[in-house]
Amino acid sequence: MELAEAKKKFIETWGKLGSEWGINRTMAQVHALLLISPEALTTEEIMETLSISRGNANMTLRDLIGWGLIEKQHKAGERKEYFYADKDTWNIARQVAKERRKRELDPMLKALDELSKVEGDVNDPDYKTFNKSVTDINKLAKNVDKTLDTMLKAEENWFWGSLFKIFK
Amino acid sequence: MELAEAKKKFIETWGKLGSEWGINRTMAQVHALLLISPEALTTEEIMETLSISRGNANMTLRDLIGWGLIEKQHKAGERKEYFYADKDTWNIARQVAKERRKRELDPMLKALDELSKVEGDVNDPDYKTFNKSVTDINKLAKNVDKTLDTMLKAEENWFWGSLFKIFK
DNA sequence: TTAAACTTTCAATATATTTTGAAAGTTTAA
DNA sequence: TTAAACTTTCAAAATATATTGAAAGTTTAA
Repeated sequence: MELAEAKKKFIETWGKLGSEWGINRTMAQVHALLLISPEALTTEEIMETLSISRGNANMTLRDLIGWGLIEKQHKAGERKEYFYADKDTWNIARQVAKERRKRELDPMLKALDELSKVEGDVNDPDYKTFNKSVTDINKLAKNVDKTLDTMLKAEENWFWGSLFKIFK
Repeated sequence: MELAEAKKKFIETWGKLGSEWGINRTMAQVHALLLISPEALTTEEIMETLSISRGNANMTLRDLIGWGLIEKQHKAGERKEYFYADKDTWNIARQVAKERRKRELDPMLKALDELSKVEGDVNDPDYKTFNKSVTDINKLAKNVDKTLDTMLKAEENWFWGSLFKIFK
């Protein structure tokens, strides 16, 4: 496979993965493009390479900055803004986990906590089933939250090292 | 909060979570409804409770069966099909992880393996950056795959016990 | 100042996904 | 058989999400 072809395929693959995980395709593709670019790119270059509009490029770049996945770079004597991606996969994974926790897990934990407080007749099968499911899911969600918390604070080697020890 | 209100809220919350994770809202809501139902329900009851059409209910139920999250039940002397959900959160988590691995991670690993084989000039910064990113992501994906594999084979207590030991 | 270079906004448009519902298909009891 | 009870299908409609592009906004150098 040619490098040019491989690049296209990578951008496409990363885009598909993103859309399967709730990150929009274009956002994932811009991220992929920056991941394989040795140099920071301008909005213009990104628009051109991916055939997307200026508005789309601008919004997507802002989103990616919001996710902590890319950063702006200013070149001396230039007006234009350049963008580059953090290339460290561990950081990428952490950043994504961190954002999704904040955006999704936290609100869910809040809702579940409230729902597990609902009182009812312990002889009512409806109530019993409701309560058990909510409580169990709440426990699971809390475990996930705790694990993520520790993971986010951890160093890469320490994390993977420990993980391999258990999952040998 | 009233039980009836709490049930509604739970179905809504689970639905929202699902849609954030690439599972469609209705599918997550039907799953939620069955999770809090002590008895298996008919298509009719599900349609009514969630105000969805027959076609939608039928397709969603088939999808949920495909994901291994619910099962059909036949009651003696009845023509109708009843549906019930596995209530064990550990099984649910495992089932979802298993399906997503099969549907998403496996194809991605295949694509990444191919892309990491692409050869090029080691003095070309383009090639070097491409190669490093692809290789790194491939490693990460393989680690995730390995971890999931072990997790899927593991027993609940063993898994959470070990996880807590590291992430104390 | 001002005007060129650049960035941001957002209503309109396009695309993708989900849902409907009526018709077709299947199963079963009599 | 047959007809009632039930399930499945799928084209059309509705809804949700993403994208465009031109206009408005901002910054900077002269």
